[in-house]
Amino acid sequence: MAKTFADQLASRLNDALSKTDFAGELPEGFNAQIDQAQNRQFGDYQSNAAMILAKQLRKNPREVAAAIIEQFDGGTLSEKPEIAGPGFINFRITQESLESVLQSLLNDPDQLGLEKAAEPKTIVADFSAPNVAKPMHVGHIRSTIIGDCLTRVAKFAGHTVISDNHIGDWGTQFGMILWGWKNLLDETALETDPIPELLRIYRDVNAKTKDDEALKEVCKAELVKLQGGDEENLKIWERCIELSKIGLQKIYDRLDVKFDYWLGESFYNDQLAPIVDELLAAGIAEESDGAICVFFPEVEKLADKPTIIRKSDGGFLYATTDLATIDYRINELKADAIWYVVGAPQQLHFDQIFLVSEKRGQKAELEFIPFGSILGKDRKMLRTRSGDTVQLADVLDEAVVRARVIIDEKNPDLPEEEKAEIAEIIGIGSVKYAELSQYRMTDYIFDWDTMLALKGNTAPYLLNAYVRTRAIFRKLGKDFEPGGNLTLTADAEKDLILKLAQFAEVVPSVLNDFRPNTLAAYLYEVATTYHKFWEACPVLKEEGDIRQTRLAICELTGQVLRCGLGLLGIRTTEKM
RNA sequence: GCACCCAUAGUAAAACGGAUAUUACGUCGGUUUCCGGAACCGAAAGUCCAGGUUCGAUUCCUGGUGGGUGUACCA
Repeated sequence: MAKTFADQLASRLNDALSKTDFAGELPEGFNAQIDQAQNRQFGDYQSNAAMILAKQLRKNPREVAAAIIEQFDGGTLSEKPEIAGPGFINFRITQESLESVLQSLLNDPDQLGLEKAAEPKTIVADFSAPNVAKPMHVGHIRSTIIGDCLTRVAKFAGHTVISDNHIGDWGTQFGMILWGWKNLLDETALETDPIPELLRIYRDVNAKTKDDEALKEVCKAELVKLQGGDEENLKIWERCIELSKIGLQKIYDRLDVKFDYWLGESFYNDQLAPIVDELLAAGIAEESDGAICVFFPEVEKLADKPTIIRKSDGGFLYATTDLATIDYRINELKADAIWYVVGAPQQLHFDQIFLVSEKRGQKAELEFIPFGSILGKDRKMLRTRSGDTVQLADVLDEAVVRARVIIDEKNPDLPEEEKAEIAEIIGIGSVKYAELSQYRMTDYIFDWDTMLALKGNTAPYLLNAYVRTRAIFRKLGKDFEPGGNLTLTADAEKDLILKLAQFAEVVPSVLNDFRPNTLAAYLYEVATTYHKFWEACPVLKEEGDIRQTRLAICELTGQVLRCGLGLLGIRTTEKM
């Protein structure tokens, strides 16, 4: 598959630069960049190289641009570039190139022009990571959906990605749950629906301990017994994990999220003491006030922010577990990179953990991929403990119900089974799209109508564009068949093909800064451009090459939308 | 106290130094002899404040203001 338009233009632009009079005066390693034009009136692509160079060369930027253009050989790729404004160089892709890219993308249905990574990495993606014995609430949606999307994109780009659900199965909450299980458990409730019952226990005990110091101690003792290997407590614990996993799996199935591993905190229990010993022996950790800490005197901001890896009572903390987890991922899973899709409040913790890893000489690329908080109406973070949060399962149910209402209205004659399936796709897709289409650091206040919107820049808009591509072929009575002489006759066709060709430019950029919203925005533009094409260019009414060309465009649009939505984790439907 | 994140039309968001700041919801007004109108076309409305760097700043830097979060034995 050929390079993208941007790559080809950049290479030709740099060739041109090397032929100019001032080629010898360019800064060391200067590489001119090509960007997609922000405003189509200026062309398809643009470069600001002339303006950047003008200063160093002490020349007028427009003169620099003119000198570059003088040497620029667009070949069959682009028209003669134009100078505009303060010194932008604007490029327009030729019709010939657009026709040929349409053909070559149709010949490449698996990758749609995207080249696999030259140096594939093994990446462990750590996301979702709910605590067991509690249902997932809306707050878990961001990690789960963003992590899943990044996993899909990285795989598509050719990397090996191992998804690992690092569940919280060994926290202090088990002290309360154990006591609650023994004293407050309603067996029948547990039989019918275990997770809510476990949550009820947890909340009840949590409330009781608020003003009962003695009970707090009793719970602590239960936890110590568990950690000491007490048989009865271990049994209860195992049962809790088992029940919780079943409940969690239901949600993941609906979300179409898959994990290669579920290596929770408890998996690393045996590794904690050895790590502390190792760090002490290496002089990385030291004792302070009875606790074992790692200090970071070399980092000014962390001068008074040590991380504690063993408490003065001998217990370990989540920092210890995270260090053991890094070991396992590097040594056993052979990770070149580890991605943590975790809430922004944990920034400091991961800064510290990563520094410790560095001190230990570990080389893996550790990426903290934070996201903003979902807030309650009071503008404070949602907390499970307080008990007033919205459960994720309820959000998904409501999303599907709302989608169903519209399907009944728009398409009442579909069979019941199909309606249910489509409602699921649209409902879940809408929730995912709402999350992925905004910048991950943005905090937002949870709101049913925003999260479950079905109008505007939402999943149904994109799905409808896909459905339209399929409707054409349904009407035609057969699938797309290659052939004919592809010729473009309308601007709407050219706009759309350019957009489709940019799929291979956009997808890799998602991983530059871990921003699924760039892909979501791109797909929205594809859908908009297709809807405009639809208005301007009848397909089945035409004949010969024009009809064949437009069928090809519909086919390719469908493929890009299906593939792109797939990367977001959103399934497509033929009818809606 | 210190640190991190955020601040964009009435509302919710986008723009990882570029041209006239881009969308959606809502408001107002149009489009259907035509392949799915869950569509298309049009209008009004905006970058927290004060400096700085730059040919060019929503974007980078400094200082404010406002909100969120974290900060030695929870995860």
